[in-house]
Amino acid sequence: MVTRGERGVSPASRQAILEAIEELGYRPNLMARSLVERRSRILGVMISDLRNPFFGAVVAGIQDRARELGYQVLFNTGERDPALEEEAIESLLQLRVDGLILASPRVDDPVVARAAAAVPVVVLNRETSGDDTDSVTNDNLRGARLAVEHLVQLGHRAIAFIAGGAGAGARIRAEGYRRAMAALGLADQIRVVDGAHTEEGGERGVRALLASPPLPTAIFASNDLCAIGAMNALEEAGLRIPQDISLIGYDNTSLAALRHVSLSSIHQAGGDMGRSAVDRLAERLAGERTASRHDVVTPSLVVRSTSGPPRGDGLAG
Amino acid sequence: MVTRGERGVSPASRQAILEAIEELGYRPNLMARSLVERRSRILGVMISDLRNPFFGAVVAGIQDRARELGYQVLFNTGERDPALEEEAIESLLQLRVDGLILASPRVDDPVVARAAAAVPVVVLNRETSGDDTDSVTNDNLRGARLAVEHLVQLGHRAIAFIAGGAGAGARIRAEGYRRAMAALGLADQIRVVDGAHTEEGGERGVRALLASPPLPTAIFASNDLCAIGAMNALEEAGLRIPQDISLIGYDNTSLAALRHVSLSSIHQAGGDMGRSAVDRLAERLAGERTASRHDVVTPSLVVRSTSGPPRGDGLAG
DNA sequence: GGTATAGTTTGGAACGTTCCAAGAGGAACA
DNA sequence: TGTTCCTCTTGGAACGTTCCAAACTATACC
Repeated sequence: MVTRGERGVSPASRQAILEAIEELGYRPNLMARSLVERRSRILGVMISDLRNPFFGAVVAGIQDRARELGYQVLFNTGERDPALEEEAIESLLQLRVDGLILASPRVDDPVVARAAAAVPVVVLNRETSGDDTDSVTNDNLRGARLAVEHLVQLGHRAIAFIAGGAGAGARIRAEGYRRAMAALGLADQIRVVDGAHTEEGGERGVRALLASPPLPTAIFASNDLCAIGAMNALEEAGLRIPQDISLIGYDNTSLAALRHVSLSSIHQAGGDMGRSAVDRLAERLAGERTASRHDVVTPSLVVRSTSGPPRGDGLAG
Repeated sequence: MVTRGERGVSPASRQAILEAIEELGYRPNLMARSLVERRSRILGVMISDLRNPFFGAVVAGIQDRARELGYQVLFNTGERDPALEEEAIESLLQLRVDGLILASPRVDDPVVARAAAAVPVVVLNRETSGDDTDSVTNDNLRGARLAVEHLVQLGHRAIAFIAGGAGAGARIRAEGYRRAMAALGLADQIRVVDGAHTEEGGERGVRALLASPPLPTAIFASNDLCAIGAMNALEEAGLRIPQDISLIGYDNTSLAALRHVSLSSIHQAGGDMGRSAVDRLAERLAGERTASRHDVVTPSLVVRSTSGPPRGDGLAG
């Protein structure tokens, strides 16, 4: 009625109502409205890890685009725990969000499928098997190849990879690393150590590398946070970057761009991915599309100060 | 009824209902429930700036505590624009959140008061004039004094301050800087330049300092982001930190802790502040308290690598 | 003045819950 | 067998909206 600026109300009563609204401090109840309209204009977002600045960019993109389209955004986090993630998704669904964005979810496929049965779902940064959901991912294979090729061009051959555990895209990045190494004739140099998409994971990875020489001349870490952890551990061990060892991350977060970190990294546009996810949801909500769509954004290489030519090799032993 | 595990239902029909729920994929509608219960169990959070990692910690604390207490959290951001912030707050209110947390809001006091008329409001990181809201702040005066005292103890006298503009606590930090300088007999050394709580703001501040010599021997930046911007600009100008100039920030964000940034900073516990804010809201929602409460957390000094003794002074000119 | 016609107002029903009162069964007891 | 008491089930009202149909009120035209 009046609050929505509709026609079919006389100017006089519109005026009267507006005054009453003002006087009584009336505020429309969106829950009641959603109940009868059977849509909430709320988009739910489940973020697996809020501490990773990559998701900061994603969230900003989502917010931004959602605002433009007139949607509210409801965030929930899973703190990298599948059980909590599932809970978070269920809460969002019970709140009757119109659509769901899952940013790097770690829940099992059936959980995603169950959510998708209720509302449109866009999965960010994870390959999805089912075709009932849309996805926006980064070409992790290609990104990993870019990283390896960059290091090889600098002259490296002994390039190790610190894996990202259950992190988003981690498995594929590892696969990309392996393939790129093999394609460049370095299959015998492949070396993958355990890590995680956290600083701690990077530190752990480097400790593993230091524990069993020879030390590689370059390290490719599964994401920036992990790379920064690796940086810490390398420096602690008295190694200079990039003189003694080169390092490259993935995500090109704001962290990597800090002048004092200046980490070479693979750029993936988190903000754009967030915006795209909202667009995919909006299309489905408008009924413009029913077939699933899988967007793949192309990563690019950003060279900064942590990658350089390999050392002469006094350290190899 | 059954979904809430209540008594007063026979085991047989409970079983039958449970089966039907499973079969039909029934999911309770929280909007309908909220409508009749006249409470949503949702806490609204308005974050002024998502890009500042300090708020990452705050949000994590809020989420964490809210989950423990059985609340959902609905986030919205204002992107540091008062008009957008007001809009974000209004949306949250229309959604009938049970309580509202405003993290470093930039809206005018009347806007806060109007929100507080509808639901309990906790303001984070900003001094509030009205006594209809609770607040959780950091003792910015004391924090600023800690920073200044630390630099003075190192031997500095020419200590400049890069202001935080309209940022949270910025005005008070500037005041704290002034008072501490005066108290230490350095009133004639007080020097405040314009900046902002962003990297760009820090760069701007340093450019202003470089433009009108003599260069101070130390800089206190209004927050970490600002300090990092200052770091970038100083290094660009060929100055070494801390040999040529010392630098200290505020917030002790995860950024400052990065080994490669290693910024001395004033610690304020964002996570704890977030948790406290949720507790204040919960108290009011439980009707345990009606008088307003203003918590002040005590900041502490964290010394890292960006602060050291002043240069001999070949640069003073 | 009557009648069509548009514009406006009014009154339900519906959305999916919760909560309460009233009704329906049984078991225990005299 | 009837009474009482208890447990469980059933039925409605309410929450604050939207949407639709029906009733009302001017206005214009013949």
